[in-house]
Order: sequence, then structure tokens, then C-alpha cells
Amino acid sequence: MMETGKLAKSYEPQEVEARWYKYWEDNELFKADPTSEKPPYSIVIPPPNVTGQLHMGHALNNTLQDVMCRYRRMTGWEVLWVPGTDHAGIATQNVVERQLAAEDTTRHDLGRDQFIERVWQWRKEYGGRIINQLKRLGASCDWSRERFTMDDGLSKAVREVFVRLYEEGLIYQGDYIINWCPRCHTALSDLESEHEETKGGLYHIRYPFKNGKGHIVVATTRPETMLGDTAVAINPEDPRYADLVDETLILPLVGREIPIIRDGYVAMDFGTGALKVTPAHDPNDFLIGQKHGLESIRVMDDDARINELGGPYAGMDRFAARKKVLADLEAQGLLEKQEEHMHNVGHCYRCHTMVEPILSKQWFVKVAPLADEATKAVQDGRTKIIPENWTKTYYEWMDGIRDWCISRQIWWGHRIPAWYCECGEVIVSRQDPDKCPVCGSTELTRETDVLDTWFSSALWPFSTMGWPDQTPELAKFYPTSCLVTAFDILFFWVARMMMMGLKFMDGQVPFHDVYIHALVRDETGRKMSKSTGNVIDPLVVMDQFGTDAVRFTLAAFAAQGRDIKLSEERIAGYRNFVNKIWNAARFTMMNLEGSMEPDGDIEPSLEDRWVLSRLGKVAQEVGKAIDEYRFNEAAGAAYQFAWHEFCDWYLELIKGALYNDEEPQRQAATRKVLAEALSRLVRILHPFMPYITEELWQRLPGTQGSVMKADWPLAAEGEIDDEAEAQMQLVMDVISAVRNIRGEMGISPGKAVPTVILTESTQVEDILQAQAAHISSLARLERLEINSGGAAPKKAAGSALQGLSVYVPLEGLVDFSAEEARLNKELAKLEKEITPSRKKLQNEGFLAKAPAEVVAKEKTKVAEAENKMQTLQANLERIRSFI
RNA sequence: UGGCUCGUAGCUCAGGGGGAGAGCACUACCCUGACACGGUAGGGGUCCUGGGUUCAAAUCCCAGCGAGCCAACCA
Repeated sequence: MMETGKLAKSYEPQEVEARWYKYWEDNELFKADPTSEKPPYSIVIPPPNVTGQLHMGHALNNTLQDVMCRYRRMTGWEVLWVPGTDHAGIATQNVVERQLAAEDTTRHDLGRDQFIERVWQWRKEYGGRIINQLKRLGASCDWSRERFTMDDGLSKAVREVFVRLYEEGLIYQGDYIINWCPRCHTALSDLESEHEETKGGLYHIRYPFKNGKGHIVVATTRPETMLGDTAVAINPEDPRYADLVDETLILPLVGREIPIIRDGYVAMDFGTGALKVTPAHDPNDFLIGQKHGLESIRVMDDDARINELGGPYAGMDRFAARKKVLADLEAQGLLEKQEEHMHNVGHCYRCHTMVEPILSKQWFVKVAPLADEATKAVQDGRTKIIPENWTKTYYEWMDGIRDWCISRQIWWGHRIPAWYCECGEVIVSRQDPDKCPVCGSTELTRETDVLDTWFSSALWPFSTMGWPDQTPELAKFYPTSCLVTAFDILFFWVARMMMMGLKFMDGQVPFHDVYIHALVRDETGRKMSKSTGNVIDPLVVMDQFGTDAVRFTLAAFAAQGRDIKLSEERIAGYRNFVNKIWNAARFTMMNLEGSMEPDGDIEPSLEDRWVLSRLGKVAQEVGKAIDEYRFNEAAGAAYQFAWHEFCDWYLELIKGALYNDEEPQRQAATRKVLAEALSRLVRILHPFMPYITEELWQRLPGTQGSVMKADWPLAAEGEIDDEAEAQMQLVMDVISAVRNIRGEMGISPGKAVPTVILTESTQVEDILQAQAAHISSLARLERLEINSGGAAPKKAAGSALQGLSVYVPLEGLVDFSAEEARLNKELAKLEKEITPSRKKLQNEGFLAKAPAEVVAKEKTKVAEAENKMQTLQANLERIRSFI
């Protein structure tokens, strides 16, 4: 335990942070207990890539999850936050391949087994990096349950799911057009092919009729694929081709005879209305080919070079082949025209290489039936997407979904559990088979493809809890409470978890809520990227400003539906806030020496009643905002209270009592509430700034254990005190009024001034009389008179408040024309303020139709303002007489 | 092509049918015994434009302009 002692003048995060994470871990404070009686609250972390480095997106994502988890722990929930990492198939393979390249070798030199061994070794060495970075961020994950998508348990789940889907006919193998990355040498799913606007050409090529009489012109953006053309398609409605005589064409450069086919798919208003059909290299052409029974001729190899079926172009890269094809067509007079053309072209999401659509044998998941269920679960509210506008995007994607290509031609990943027998049988099995169940042969070869990384991620909410076994964790914590993620993996991940969760957890959704947060961008709104050089590295700014400041900044800007533009300046601003908290605590500690227990009964002071009431409301407000994923409001409410109420007012108000040794009872009572108030404030801030709050909590007298285990400080019976709040408001208004006069009149802050307050309300008089000491001290008064003389002092600056007026005699302090100007300004301001209300009250429609309380409110407003204006007007006239 | 989001103070943004807000920046004064990473006071807005609904619109609806994002199989 820390000793209560003197705090440094400013907060030094590095030193403090180093201590507490270890303390939390050593005391197993993050650990979830599935046998607990408490209600469950669970979150699975979006597993970062094992190759990952903590970036601002992670920092935001995990800060928000941590805020929720810490808040829930303090409000009586059994919290499980499951952490882990993703094996990130292609990304990790690429990293290790680069490592090999540096050693002048390749994975092919190593062979598959050794390469995989090498990746595991890499993982052992570097795989903990991102985990440690999450710990630095303060993430309160249950690390005893850390998972990796390739570990044994998860691999078992993957295999079970694969086999079951296969048995149900929801996984199949087939020849289809897929997105091929010629650099990664693997198929990609539709999602992994990112469309980008690319400048290309649209080439009009003549395909001569077989009979030698004329030609038809096709338009294409990828002329090299013509080597694989097996037809030309036209729209049957197209008048331009109404009287075709010859139905056969000679494919230029190749010499193959190809038919003309008719299909309504062909758009008449694009190009020439004639479409060259290349079933092996274009998804649409593939469909047309199937429909019309066309042959598919694949003319490229896995490197996207023209293969032996491409005749003279064999061996050429696709782009070189394009040039050559065009040149040859040109030479033969078959290239009618070429124009620039902007179109969207798929690029590999990992390496950015242009994707080549290629006909290939792959494994697919039939997603339509799964997507149906996933849609329903959101429609009927079993899973809620927040903010709600993403549901539409989700539905649309589910609606237009195509089968998911899950096989990848890489080595690092879950190897597909399929074996091919020499008899042609395909065996998909939970256990590795030793012989063919059909022919008995032992000559089985295993499928070499692995699964899409997202296949295993899709199982994450239940695979991490031990599925397919029935575990206490699943029973207690599934469905999870909330999934927190950015929208960019809504389809990749969230949608697929929905499908798999519903399918394999007996129709139970994987999570009740999906909270979709913003993207973190740079201060000008650009995506942060290494190449642009605009990255703010969370690790660097955590060093620079402290983790709590970084976390608080992210939470404070995490408004729903808007991206965060982050700059170091903002983080510095919240570093100041953290320091402010530190100093509030420092002040508190400095003043707690001595008795904190008044003997006998002592009436609580107004500021004590006020601060406890405000704390109660703020705790409630912050909690509610966290519950509702309004993190910016939660952080904002805590910030506003801590700085502008607790520090600016409460700490100032109690100084008198703390410093006054003449009244030890009051002093002790004040100390007691101060300690309590700070302890509550620290608890309210804890979800956002875990480190400093733990440090302060441990130093506060009377606290036990970790602040993580402390109760959320909701108000105790009777502490919510609207009367005290109203009275404090009055006192604060009076003080502000005097300060305003002082400031505007240029009265030196060190100069104590006399003040006169006049009021007709005895209630107001009583309150102010009781708080006279506070008013005098905070407004720095030399003398305060309340209703003593009856009339306003003649030579004074005056201010009108609700039900009272304040006068600061000016004799010898300032010139009166300054006061005249100030009064005029005040009057103009009031006038401007109530003009709309006056207009409303003149409007008969308003008087007749607006709710009575609204009308009454407007009337009061005008009356009060007019009252004040009268007072000010009187002041003004009096002042003028002295000028 | 479809969908979504945004346009409020110099900047970054909250808010959202009935009193225009915050942080930063700015101005003035102040190192008042927690904090200059601080204090007190102050200046600053046609809430993008035009219509509509309403007693009342910055807020709801429509259109336009501008910015951004996502999805997508017209070669």
C-alpha cells in the first residue's frame, strides 16, 4: 500500500504507470469468474493481427472497451474481456517471407513444414509485442484467457465448423472466377479485393466474320484477355445487330472460330453493344459462359503471365501482353479506336497488386442461408447496431451477398481438412483419415490450401470460450454483451461472426450490441498512414503525455458517427487536465493532516452539501452516457465537473474552513467531505484514466484495495440536494457578478473592494448573509454589506441579478465613463437576449397554441430581464450624473 | 450507379423544435500559500443556400451547393 504523502508538483505519468499495471495483474483484478453470482458482462476483443503494432485505431478501440469494462466492474457486473491475436494469414506470411528474403532464401527453399515452423518461431519472438502494447494502454483484459486464432482450441473449433458446414452442403468446392493476387499467389474473397478508380483504356477491336464480309466491333478494357475469348455477346434487342447473317467470328491473333451469342445482360448503351466473352477471366463472362455452354479458356498462369494457350504471347506478363496484343491488332488494322477510360479495378488488400479475375478451383461457403439468419437477428433486435444508421449498410451487404471464397493458396493458416483419394473421393473429416472410406486406399493427399483468416475470426466469440466443448464460460458469458469495432471490418468480421454465431450457438447471437466507433484521422482529416507521414503513434504520445491523457483524449472525441481528427495539441490539452486532477489531489493531501472526524454534530456546510449532490448527479450522468455509448458526453461531463466545479469552486470555497484552526470542528468536517469528494471524483474518472486514479486512490486515506474494485459513487440517500445546488448557484452568481465588475473596470486583482448587495427577498438575504465569508473571500471584498443601508450607493458600479442587485462603490477606483460603457453593454446584451421572447409574446398564435409552461417561461424571462434592465438603467442614470 | 455521413465561433467539434455551447486559439489583468500543464474577466457565430411544415426551425421535410466515406459484375 502507498503511504499518504506529499505529491510532486506535477504529475509524472511514466513513473506511476509502470507500477500499477503490474499490481493489477499480480492481484488478478482482470480475471473473470464464470461461477460468479454477479450478472455477466462480456466483450471479446477484436483480435489485432499478430504482426500488428499498436496504432491509434487500436488505441481508440481498446480504450472504449476498457472504459466499459472498468465501469461495469465498478457497478457490480462480472466482467470478462477476452483478449487475443489473429494469425493474419497473408500478412504474417508476408512478414516472414520478407525476413527470409533478407537471408537470401525463400519459403520454397525451406519447404512447407519448415516454413510454418519458422512462422511459429516468429510468433514466439514478436507475437507478444502488440499484447504488451495493449497492456501499456491499460487494457484490463483477462490475460489468463488470451487466445490465438491458430492455437489448439481454436483450431479445433475451426475444424469442427468446417466439417459441419461441409456435411450440411454449406461448404463446397468448385471452379469459379475468383480474385487472384498474382503477387501473393492466392485467391482472395470479394471483400479482399479493393476497388479503386484507375485510369485505363477502352479499346475497340474488330472481330471479322468468318465469311469474310465485314466485322463486329467489341470494346474492352483488358485486350490481353481476348486470347481466351470463346464468344461475342450482343443484346437480342439491339437493332444494330438485327440482321446479322454470319453467326461466327474469327478471333483475331488466335484464329479461333467463336460464335455470336445473344444475352439480355449486354448493355446496349455501353461501348459498341458487343461484348467479348472471356469466361475464364471475367466474373460476368463466366456467368454468361455457363448459361450458354461456352468453353472456358484460361490463358494466364498464377503469376498472371500468359500461359501456353496464349500462343505467341506465352510467357509474357499480362501488361506486356496487353501492349503486344494492341500493337499486333494495330498492325493488322483491327484496332478501330482507343480512348481513355476510368474504371474501378480490384487491388489486393494486402499488397495492393492489381487483382486478376481467374477461373480456378476453390472452396466456398454458401452464405445465403446464413446471411438470412444474420439479417433477421438484427431486424428483430436481438442484436442492436449502434449508431443505428449502420444497420442499413449491414442489411444491404447481407442482401447482395455472394458465396464466400475461403480457400487461400498460402501456407500460414488453418489447413483445409480435406483429403483426396486416388479413386477420386474427397474426404472431409474431424480426424485425419488413414484410408479412403470408399476404396480403402491409403494413398491420400491432403488439400494444400488453407482457410481465409476471417474464417477463424468469424468464430471468435465462441471459439475463445472453449467451443465446441460446453464450458462454464460459454454458459455464463455467451452471448457477449457488446462488440466494439470500427466500420471498416463490419463486413469482414462482424457480419461473419453473426452468421457463424447464429449457426453454431443454437441460434444465439454472438453479441447483444455492436458499437461502431469512428476512425482516427490526422488533424486535417486524412487517414493516418506511414507513407503520408502523418501518423501519430500512440506509443510515442503515451510516452510524451501519459497514457491517461491519450485515453481521455480519445474518449472525449469519440462522438457517435464522426471521425476523430487527432492532433498532439489536443492530447496536450488533456494532459493538462490530468495534471489538474493531480494537483487537486495534491491540494487535498496537503490539507488532510489532522482530525477528519468532528466530534459531535455539526451542520454540513453549503459547499459540502453542494459538492456531494453534484457528485451524485455526475456519477449518474457519466454512467448513463457510458451505458449508451456516448463516450464523449461521459468524458465531457466528468471533465466539466472536475475542472469547473470541483476545482474552480469547491476547492476554493473550502479553503477558508481548512485554513481556519480556530474552528477545529468545521475544519475536521470539511476535511472529511473533501477526502470523500475526491475519492468519488477519482472513481468517476477511473474508467477513463486508470493509472492516475489508482495512484491517487492508493494514497487517499481510508481506501482499501484497488480503485478497480471500488463502488461507482452513486449518491447516498438524501445526498441529492437541489436546494443546496440552487443556493450555491446564487452564491456563485453573486461572486461572478463582482468579479465581472472588477475585471471590466480594471480593478487590480489584489485590491480588495467593498460591496453592497440589495435584495427584497428575505430568503435571498438569509442565504447570502450565511455565505458572506465565501463571497468576501472569492470576490476579494474588503467589506460586504447586505441590505444594510436600504438604498443603492451613489457612486458605484452595479449589476442586476435575479432578485438582487450588486454594487461595488467606485469612488477613487475608476472613472465613471468606464462604468457607463459597461452598463450600456450589459443593457444591450439583455435587450438582445429578450427580443425573441418579446416577439413571441406578441404573437397570438404562440399564445394560443404553445404549451402553457412555454408561454409562462417566456413571460418570466421577459419580466426578469426587464427587472434587471430597470436596475441597470437606474444605475446608468445615477452614474451619468457624476460624469 | 446506389447508399451513408457531414456543413454551427479563427481551428476542431458537441448539441438539437421554444434561452447559440465546449476545448484550443485570441484580448486584458494576475506567479492570490494545489496547479502558469495555472487563475479571473472578456471579444467572437446570417448555426452552407433556397423552399416547405409549425404558433415557433440552427434543430424536422424537400431541393441545391460543397466535403468525405462505403458498396458495386456495363466490358
